[in-house]
Amino acid sequence: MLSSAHRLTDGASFREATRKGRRSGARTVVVHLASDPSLTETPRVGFVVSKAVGNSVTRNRVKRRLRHLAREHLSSLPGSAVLVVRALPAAATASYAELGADLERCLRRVRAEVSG
RNA sequence: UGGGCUGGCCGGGCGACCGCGUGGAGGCAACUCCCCGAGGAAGGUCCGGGCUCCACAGGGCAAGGUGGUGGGUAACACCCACCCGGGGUGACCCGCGGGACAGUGCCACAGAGAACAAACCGCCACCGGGCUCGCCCGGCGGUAAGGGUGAAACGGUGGUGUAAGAGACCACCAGCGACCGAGGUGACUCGGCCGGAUCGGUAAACCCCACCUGGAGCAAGAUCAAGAAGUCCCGUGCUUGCACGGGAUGCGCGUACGUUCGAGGGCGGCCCGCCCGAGUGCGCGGGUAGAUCGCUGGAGGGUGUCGGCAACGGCACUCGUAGAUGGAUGGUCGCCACGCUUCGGCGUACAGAACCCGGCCUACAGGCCAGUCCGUCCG
Repeated sequence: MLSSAHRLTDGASFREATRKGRRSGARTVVVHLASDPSLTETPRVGFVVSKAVGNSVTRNRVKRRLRHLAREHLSSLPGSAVLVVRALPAAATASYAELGADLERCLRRVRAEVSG
């Protein structure tokens, strides 16, 4: 689980990241990674889980699993990073391990693009 | 022991590790430790309240809601008891339970006929014809007893009566209405007596009657902080469209109406009336919602006792139980329970608080308990 300092909470940052960030998709998630030079202390992560994923119980479970998984990747992100993880409908039925694999694959790709 | 009916309850358990949020303690701080942390429906947002702000000058007309009676409650469209009607052998269940002589509308299909009833078959009299002398055919009438249709055909049984029949008349029954008596707080029930032959259903069609109803909602609302571009007005200065100072407004553009000949707003919607009044309505495009409080102790839960058929209420003792705001309440693993299984495993219903309560409605794998009815077996 992520602590509050690592959470993305304002709408403007969400828009910035999804419009300008590097994007990579998998079966269950789409990842947007942007960089905000004004805030460099710690990477921040936000999640978008729409109603297409399922009812509120399902959406909550997906969001919690993603938040938990994202925690393990914080150390590999720069302090200025703004990460938005969007869940796709397939995420509702995916297992924790599948979600983790998809997230890791996507993150590896966008990190490579940003640094390279 | 089988099948039902009613009411209530649970809705995975235990443990380990890693996390998240509120609160508390310690610490200069990083941080550490402790407590607590989703539901019976948290859901739909359909009713009723609390709370907050606004309004409170009335009258009329609309609009919406409720609809047997009595009680419960803060209140209700909820709950309890009872009454009436209907269903069931029974426990029990069901009814959107005011009015169809105030008026208007509608009544499909079938059927001859569906609302000031109706002659298709049948029955009967009369007239004419035929004739195997018992009827047959045609015409004109009478007839609602019988058949058939329908959800529904203008009471039922028996008699008098008649050509055949008919509430045409009579008795009883059913139903309707008036009165009287008894019981009940009441809806209503029971009994008596009289009356007139006794004109359907639908009000979840309009409608009529009685009663009830201010508006908006926690993004309510309060406090604090920050910020102020642009536009307009006034004054001063000069380089005549800029600077400075003061005031007003608080996104821009277009359009319409208006300032004592009153736009617009408030008094629930409209009209009258009253009050406030200088800007306001509409369209297009765009922007914003930081912190703290509100925020959880409340019509609160449990036990006992008393009153009450009950819903519920009184008293006493006792318990302490989420408070987020891109939104915590989780993730992984082990053992057990249950259900599938191709014996590898897989799954564990419906579903996630958002100001708080009381209800209603809807969803729900599986399981438990109590009462009660009918049947069967034994005694």
